[in-house]
Amino acid sequence: MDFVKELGYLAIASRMKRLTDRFMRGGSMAYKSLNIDFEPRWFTVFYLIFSQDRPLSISEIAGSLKISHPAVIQTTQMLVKKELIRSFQDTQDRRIRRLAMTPKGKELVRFLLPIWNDFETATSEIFEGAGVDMLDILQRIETRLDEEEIGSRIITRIKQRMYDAVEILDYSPKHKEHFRRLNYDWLEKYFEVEELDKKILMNPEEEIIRKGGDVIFARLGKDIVGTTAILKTDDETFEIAKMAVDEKVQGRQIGRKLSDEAIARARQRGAKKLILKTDHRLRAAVNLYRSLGFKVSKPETAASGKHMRERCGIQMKLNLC
Amino acid sequence: MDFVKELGYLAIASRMKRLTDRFMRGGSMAYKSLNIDFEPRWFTVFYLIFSQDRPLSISEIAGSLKISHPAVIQTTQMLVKKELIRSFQDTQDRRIRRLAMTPKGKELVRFLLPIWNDFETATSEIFEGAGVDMLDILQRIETRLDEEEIGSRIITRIKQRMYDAVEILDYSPKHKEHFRRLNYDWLEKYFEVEELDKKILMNPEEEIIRKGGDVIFARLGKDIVGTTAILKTDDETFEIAKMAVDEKVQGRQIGRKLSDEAIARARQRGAKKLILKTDHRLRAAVNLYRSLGFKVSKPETAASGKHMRERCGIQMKLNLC
DNA sequence: TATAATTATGTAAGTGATTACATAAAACAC
DNA sequence: GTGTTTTATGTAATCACTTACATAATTATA
Repeated sequence: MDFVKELGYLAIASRMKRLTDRFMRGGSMAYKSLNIDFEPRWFTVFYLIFSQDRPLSISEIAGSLKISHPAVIQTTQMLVKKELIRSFQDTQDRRIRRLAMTPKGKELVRFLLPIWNDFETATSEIFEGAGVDMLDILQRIETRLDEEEIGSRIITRIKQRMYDAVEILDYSPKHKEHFRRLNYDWLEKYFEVEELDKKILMNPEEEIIRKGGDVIFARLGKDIVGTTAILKTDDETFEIAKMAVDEKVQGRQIGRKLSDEAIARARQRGAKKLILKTDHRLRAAVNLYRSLGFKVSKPETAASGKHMRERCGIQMKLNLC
Repeated sequence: MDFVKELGYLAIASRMKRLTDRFMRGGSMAYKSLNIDFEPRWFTVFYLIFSQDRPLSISEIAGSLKISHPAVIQTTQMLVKKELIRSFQDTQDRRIRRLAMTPKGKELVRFLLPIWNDFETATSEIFEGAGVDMLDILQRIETRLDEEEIGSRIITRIKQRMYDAVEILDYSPKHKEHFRRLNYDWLEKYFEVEELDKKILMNPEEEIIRKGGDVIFARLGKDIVGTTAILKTDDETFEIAKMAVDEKVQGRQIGRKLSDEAIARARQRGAKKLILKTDHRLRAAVNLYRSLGFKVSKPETAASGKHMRERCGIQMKLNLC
């Protein structure tokens, strides 16, 4: 029974690791059984130093092999101890330590070259025997990963699934209390609930909807977990405000879905531009708005000055044309 | 510049390792950015425990995942600390510690299942996008390696190359001294040179060749590095004797090539069986002869008794019919 | 039914990498 | 030319394994 195999693509990294270890172990075994004092993991560093005409620095090696510089230091220390390479300070730049072959190292390379050739033949024989052009395959996979890293691909998928799970509800009087509750929760936590807030949050129908705005809710499963409003400023301008998401489910794309819906509804109502007020301390919110295309704009001193409070450090704007 | 890529199949293990690390890191990043307290390396153990109905033991897990049992112990200790699994002693066999999910663990699985599904989809998408059926490829490579491990394949090749590099020379008076020198070297080191040895080693022409035997040499590059003789015992029986290889080049398939040639020449001379005398302390020699088909036989007390000395603890025999 | 062999687990030490931080030298900016 | 930034290397701590060995419980065997 091989559970890792059964898991298929879910455990493909574990399986690839196992295979890689098998190759490394094979190389190590071959050196050992021929009584050669050499390890497969030294190969890339040693061969790189051998194959260049000029002495290389630590960071040149790390860069060429795409490994960390401490890894290079550890390997080269080993090779110096074995007297296969030697190190000396660069004459121009005294930070740099250069690494070059010793006669003993060159001697060993002469002996190992045909053996490395056998390594290569044996390896390519395995892949060719399996009907696999492994070099081409690795290249293609690496190219795909260069386009987008695996972590980012996964996160994209997870976020999409979370986004799809959020359901948008139209305003209805029976949800009115959630509008107040969700906004009170975060206002009380970060700032304070002011008179103007109270007036709007208690009477969304008169204060928002009758004035040409709208209020929407987000539902996750059975629970109302988020809300926002669009306020009509003038015929061409709407403001996104009173956005609130239940703290317990933050990060689940609820704010994004509410924002997308708010923008769509403002557009339907003929908005040419959208504004919103937030605070630079609310990093997640600012990043969300930025990712939707909002740009930070200077607050219009006359028109909105009277509304500016401590929590509205930033005003942002999105042109809808 | 990517030196590892340039090296092709020579550094394919390094390249595969780099790719594997990239996948692992991607998984880790995804968990982290979603603020989930879980590591990719726990996955196989955790999922195995989850997916079986009954509590598993350490060694069952190690066996299913083909990893060492200390690795399982370390991972499960971590999972126990996170309260995702719990462990208890088996009632039947008090050596066994069984591992089962906790409610918290089950809760986490419920949350992670769709995320793992995203992992799987994102991963398979990478391979499918690259036009690669990676599961099939890994299976094929693993099957090839099960037939013969990579280390063994490499060693086979190296030995064949070394074997081919050895050149067999017919006896000639100008090489006579090498026959003496090479045999004296090892006799003096391990045992002592006796009168009978001296007589034969000084006069191979009279003592061996005129009696229907033969002496051959092995040349590596410019140097004579090995020798052996076949002695005619009777019309049907020959003996391989005075085999010697320069200590500096032992392990380079010189003994094997000399033996192969000696067997061929005995066969040419009408031999039906071949015998040889060696010592069980000479492990490498005994293994070589055994691999050529020689079997240990009791020394014939009457015929060869007088030649038996301390260094001839084993007599071996090969039927040529 | 002692005794030996096997099995299950645990522990210690080693390996080969990493990240994070420290230090020194050089390059750059004003 | 003086202060800041960048670059090159070194060191420490950590991590995820491994191998080698130790111990305890069970099973097999004479």
